[in-house]
Amino acid sequence: MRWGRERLIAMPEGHTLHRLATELDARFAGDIVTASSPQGRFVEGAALLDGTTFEAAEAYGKHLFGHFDSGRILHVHLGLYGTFLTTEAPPPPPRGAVRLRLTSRRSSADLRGPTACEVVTDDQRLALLSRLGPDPLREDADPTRAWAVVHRSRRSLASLLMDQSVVAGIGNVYRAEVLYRQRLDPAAPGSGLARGVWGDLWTDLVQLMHRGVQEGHIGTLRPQHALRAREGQPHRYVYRRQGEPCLVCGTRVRTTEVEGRNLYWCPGCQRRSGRRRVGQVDAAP
DNA sequence: GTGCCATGTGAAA
DNA sequence: TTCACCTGGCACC
Repeated sequence: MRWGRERLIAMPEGHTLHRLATELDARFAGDIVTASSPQGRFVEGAALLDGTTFEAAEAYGKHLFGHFDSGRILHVHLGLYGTFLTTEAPPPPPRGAVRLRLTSRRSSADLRGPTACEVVTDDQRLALLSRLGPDPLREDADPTRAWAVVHRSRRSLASLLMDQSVVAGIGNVYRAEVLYRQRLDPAAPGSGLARGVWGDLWTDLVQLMHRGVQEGHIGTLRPQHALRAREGQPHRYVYRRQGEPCLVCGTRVRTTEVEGRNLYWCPGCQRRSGRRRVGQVDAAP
């Protein structure tokens, strides 16, 4: 990946955080940084990091960790509004509510609007990670850990996929899009899912989210459908397309509120309960 | 220019 | 269950 001179990283689902970790590594790893909190809400934390060497960034789900040679760890969660704006050094005077500014001899990064920005110990980091399910973007992810929860649960697939303790890093966009791509009924219970269907869903998530990291945005259309997307529209099947015709079957895309969030789905295409794979024939009784 | 909605989470009530 | 976080994009005037 190549980084431009100035880069805004927002839209925080898991792919965003992994992309951010890669960029922070490229810009800061091995360098002494100055840390400050122009906004004033992270003055003490910034003082703990100031003047130490940034060793490596790590993403897990929607969480970002910055490891420093002092052993201190910066934990950031962007939440809904959080952004990182990175530039080459020296940075311009801070604009807006900059919670944290990191500057090295090469680069600078401004963090705004995060849900979490704190300095933690490794024990605290591990405690946090222990509450997360496997992250499809990590090599060490174990999808059977998620399956163990899903196949015993009566909760809907839509609800399970948004639960960070089941799968880490999925947000409302990936949830809607992967359920669509697998033609799964969002209301179907986890307990009805066949192991092979879960495997297919997981494989699709891994591929989609890697694509998101590479491209820097969430695009989910298969090549054969990409030409049907309206010009200038994001390349997605259902997310934020309510009322518009499905690109595949023409049925109007619907929204349903699930736990306070809008779920986007196509009633025409998404009819599978997931009891068996697409095309798989019922076994003889 | 104004106002609304949104990718998420956790604290307060 | 509701609100705070406090930003960016976009529709609308």
